[in-house]
Amino acid sequence: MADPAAQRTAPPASPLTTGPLARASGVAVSTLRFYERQGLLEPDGRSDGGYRQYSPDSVRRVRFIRRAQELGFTLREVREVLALSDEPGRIVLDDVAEQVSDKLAELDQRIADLRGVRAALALLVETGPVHPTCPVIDAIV
Amino acid sequence: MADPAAQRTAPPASPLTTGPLARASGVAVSTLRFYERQGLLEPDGRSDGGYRQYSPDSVRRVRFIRRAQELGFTLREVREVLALSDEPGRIVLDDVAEQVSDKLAELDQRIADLRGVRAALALLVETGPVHPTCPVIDAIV
DNA sequence: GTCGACCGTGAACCACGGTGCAGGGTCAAG
DNA sequence: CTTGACCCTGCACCGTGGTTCACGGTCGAC
Ligand SMILES: [Zn+2]
Ligand SMILES: [Zn+2]
Ligand SMILES: [Zn+2]
Ligand SMILES: [Zn+2]
Repeated sequence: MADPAAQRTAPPASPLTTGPLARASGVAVSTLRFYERQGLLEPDGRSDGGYRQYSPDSVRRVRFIRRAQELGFTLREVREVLALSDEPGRIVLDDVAEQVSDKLAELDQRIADLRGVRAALALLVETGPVHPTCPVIDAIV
Repeated sequence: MADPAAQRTAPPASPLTTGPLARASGVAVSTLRFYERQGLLEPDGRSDGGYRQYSPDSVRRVRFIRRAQELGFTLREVREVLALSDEPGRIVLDDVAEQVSDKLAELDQRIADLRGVRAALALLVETGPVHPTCPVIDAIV
């Protein structure tokens, strides 16, 4: 508004280079390049000098990758899901839904297992030294 | 009872060699030797020819290792827990209890996270093609 | 005693998820 | 124009959890 000539178009939301993206998303620069090699993250472009340029959205994308990993997805799975969600126009949401349904069943199983162990271990801690033969194995197997 | 001279002592419950143990516990022979290198599983002895001899209990032990792995424990953790449960006499059950308590907190966190994702993904599947920008990322991040 | 199935060793190799490094170019402030 | 921070590439390396291989010894049945 003060200088119409200076800022004609909307601010391009300054593209990030590797360092800033790494700091903003909490991973190492080497990890960003690794993710790129793995087909998980592609820069929007390159500067004249060859510097990678990422959109601010990439921060979300990287955080998504990390979060999904924490939750037990492999990078291969993350890549597949991201590839689907990257599809332009004709969204293969049925595919996503199917994948997601599969994952739901897995998650249910995993949660049930963990709850079982949790219960067994909690009981072990409560009741104290019950050790006829092998307390831990009995609790988990 | 038919021939008291032939079977004097109680049947020694035939020690297993690698092949039978592997088949009984559902892992590869190479995995058994790998577990031995990692200090998770030691044969009770060796035959004159150098064959490993395992007690039938080893089947339980190997299955325990696999189960614990499935549940997200690393082999290092499994080794520590097994080492504690292997302690003869003076059982350091306090240590076990402490380890187990730590693991309980982790499990709770993990279960909560997974339940969160489960809920988000289930909603996504129910409501169908809601794709303003990126359905999957929103569901998980 | 000979045969095939089984077992031993050490060492190399694999996938996964990264990290580190050398050697060199880029960019912005001064 | 120089300086220093930053970035590029390729390649080697790491820990974890195993698998595969070459070469050789053992075991039980015949
Ligand atoms: Zn690329
Ligand atoms: Zn027991
Ligand atoms: Zn050993
Ligand atoms: Zn979105």
